[in-house]
Amino acid sequence: MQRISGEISATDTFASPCDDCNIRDLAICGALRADEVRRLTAILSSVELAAGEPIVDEGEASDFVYTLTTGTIRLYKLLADGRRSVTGFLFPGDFLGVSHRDTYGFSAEAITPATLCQFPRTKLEALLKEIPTLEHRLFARASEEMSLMQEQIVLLGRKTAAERVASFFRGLSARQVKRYLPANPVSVPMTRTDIADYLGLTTETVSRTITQLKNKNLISIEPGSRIRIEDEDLLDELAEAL
Amino acid sequence: MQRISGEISATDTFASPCDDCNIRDLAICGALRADEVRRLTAILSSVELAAGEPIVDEGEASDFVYTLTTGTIRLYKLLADGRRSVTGFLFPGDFLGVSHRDTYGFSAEAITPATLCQFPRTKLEALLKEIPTLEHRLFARASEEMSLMQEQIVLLGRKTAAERVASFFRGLSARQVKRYLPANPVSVPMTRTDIADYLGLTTETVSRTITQLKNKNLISIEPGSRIRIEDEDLLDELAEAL
DNA sequence: CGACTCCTTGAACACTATCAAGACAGGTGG
DNA sequence: CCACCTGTCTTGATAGTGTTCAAGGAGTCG
Repeated sequence: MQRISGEISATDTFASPCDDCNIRDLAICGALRADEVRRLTAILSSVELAAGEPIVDEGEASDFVYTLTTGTIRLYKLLADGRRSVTGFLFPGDFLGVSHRDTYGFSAEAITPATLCQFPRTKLEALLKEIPTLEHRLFARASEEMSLMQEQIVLLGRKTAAERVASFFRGLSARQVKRYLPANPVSVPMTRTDIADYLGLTTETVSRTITQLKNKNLISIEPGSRIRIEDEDLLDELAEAL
Repeated sequence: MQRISGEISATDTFASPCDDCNIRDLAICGALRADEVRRLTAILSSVELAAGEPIVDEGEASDFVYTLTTGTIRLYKLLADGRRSVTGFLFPGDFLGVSHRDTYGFSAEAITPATLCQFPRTKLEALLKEIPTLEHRLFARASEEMSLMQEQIVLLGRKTAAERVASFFRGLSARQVKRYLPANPVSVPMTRTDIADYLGLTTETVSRTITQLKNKNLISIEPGSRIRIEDEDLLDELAEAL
């Protein structure tokens, strides 16, 4: 089911790079020269996934780096007895597998149908050496991600169930804003179980907590897996415990 | 009490850089040319801290990047009501404040007396632009750190108290090995409260759990804040749940 | 419309937190 | 050198938040 198109040939014009991947929209390309963008375009191919399909497996050789174009992806790690920890969700524009390790440190699956750009690691790394700006930008992205991971560590280590769920919706909303989408009807494509494994809770507790937030009129449920933040201030207060 | 020596002048010989910071030992310097090491040395100064002293505060302008030379440091974030989450511990060779954000995302305090190398961020960033190898190495370090953070997320999200404590000691031991120290008598300079805030538990639970591990003869306590791993296999099994 | 998965709700339980107090250092000063 | 003092650590009893087990309801897709 995983459809990989042939490598997209570098186009002659700066104006029309990879259609599927829309590489010029990627934040990393901001300050690149036309020929640099062309070289980046030359090494990528496009991958399409159905909902639920795996992309990478923990421990597998990290031969590719990806950027997500459309859809949502979950990253997770498993314990031996099957306990799952969702370490993050990816949205369009996010990177997957950028690391200096030779195996992936987590597994990734598509939550919704998804489209990705695939870069062979060796070729990308060769390019990084020639275009330091590119590595600088990837590093900047990694720094942001590390900030988010630290927030998540605080959430998992010290927040209550209600605070976790509130933080979660607040975070989803903030990420929509970063993608120039409206802050408020928050799209929640992942299941309660995904959310639970992300927040260190059980499905039941997530469900109960959402009900509570609903009853307090902090949020409301809208059709199409969306939730609306009804009282942003109160939700923020609950999320941050500030 | 924070003693900052004047900037160490670049030495003429490759053989004698900053005495306090021993910069050539830093992993980042591995593939640098002599003149590059000299330029790095030229911008650093040395900082000494007493036990308990703060180094950086969350939210503060991130004007400096540090590397730890001697001692142990705790990184933490606070919630509004005082709940604390220790996001990590630093040991000699580790970096502090490497990020592309303009404020620190966490606070840092010395656990033991400590010595650090201080790099002014602006100067370091200028140097990074000129020496891409350096940025590459910092990025590689950041990647390792991200792996550790993901492990910590699994720990906080899905492991039991016993598994957390076992993982903690296992981790401390592994970090000693990375620093070319013996794996086994594990030095534990941090308090039970530090450990608790790091593992998402309370002091009491950490204490009780350590007692249990001791009673099961998985570990034993040695004088001088050291613990000895008596049964590495069983401890690993418990830690990883593998 | 039926089968599936996902979600919600209920009741009992368990793990860890909380509250409380005593034990054990480690450092200081007499 | 010893007694004291303070902070840290350990241990006990109780309570609470979230889990577990169980079942019914809602939404979705053939």
